Amino acid sequence: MDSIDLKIIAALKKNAKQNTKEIASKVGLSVSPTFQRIKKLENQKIIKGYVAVIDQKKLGTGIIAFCQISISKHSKEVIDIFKNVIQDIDEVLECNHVSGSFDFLLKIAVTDMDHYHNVVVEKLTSVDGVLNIQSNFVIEKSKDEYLS
Amino acid sequence: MDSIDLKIIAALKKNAKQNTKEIASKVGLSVSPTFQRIKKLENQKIIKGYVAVIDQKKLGTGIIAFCQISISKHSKEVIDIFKNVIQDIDEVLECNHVSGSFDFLLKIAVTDMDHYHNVVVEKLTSVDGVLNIQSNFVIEKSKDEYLS
DNA sequence: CTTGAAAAATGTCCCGT
DNA sequence: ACGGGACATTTTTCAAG
Repeated sequence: MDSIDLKIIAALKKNAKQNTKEIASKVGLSVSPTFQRIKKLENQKIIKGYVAVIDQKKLGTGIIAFCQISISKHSKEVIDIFKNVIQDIDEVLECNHVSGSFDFLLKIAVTDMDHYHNVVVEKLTSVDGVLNIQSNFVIEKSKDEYLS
Repeated sequence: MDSIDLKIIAALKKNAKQNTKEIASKVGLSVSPTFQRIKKLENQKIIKGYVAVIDQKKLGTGIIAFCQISISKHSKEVIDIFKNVIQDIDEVLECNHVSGSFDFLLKIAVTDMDHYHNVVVEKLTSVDGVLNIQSNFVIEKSKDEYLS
């Protein structure tokens, strides 16, 4: 792992559909070693995979909300139940267990406020142990990078 | 845009390195129409691009924090200055202007607490108009999908 | 690491239905 | 729109300097 690997990662983080030749010229190597480095990064799972970036506004799910959720007990059971339920809620894009004044920070994509209401009231508040939900809606996203 | 397109999108959202044949079999079409649909989704910018997913823990930046930031004035100038400064802070992965009890929700990746302290104190609190920063650190991420 | 070659796999496009 | 098939490009492997 050196600066060339970091350049390869930076390039693929922006656009994964570049061919090896393009990446090679960006990092100042020829195709062969570039190819080998990419494969190595993939095998080491430093590059975990490749995904398509979807414009959810064009799919009608343009409203993004962050939900701060507090749970009643910090037992493994309550936490595991919550995490399991979350997996099957399509509207939840991201679920982070966090430290601080609340327990989970969720990122949710919905089409409109009825949809949002449905997700929060029907799907989230009904989960065992969920005490409190506080939401913030995204007005504008001004930076976005994907790391996982 | 029909249910087949949605299936294609779902497949590519999980793994963009599948070849057209694999996607075709998943959606129940042959290669040609599948290929044409993918190209159409790309041209319509419903698929905005393809990116590599990087395991930041293996790069040493394993600590993720969400920062709630309040600013002093909701004028266009203050907001624009803040957004501009953010673009050049590598540690900031995401910047959302949100409604609610604070103004911006940032997602930040750092290597350790010194690094975090440096980003918050040196880079964020010094920005004009920044009043208050409250942070929550991610203990565990249990779901993660990428939409933009 | 570089260059270059070659095979296999895939992407891409045209045409018939 | 779909499907088949031909052709172009890339990926992947490999050898020699």
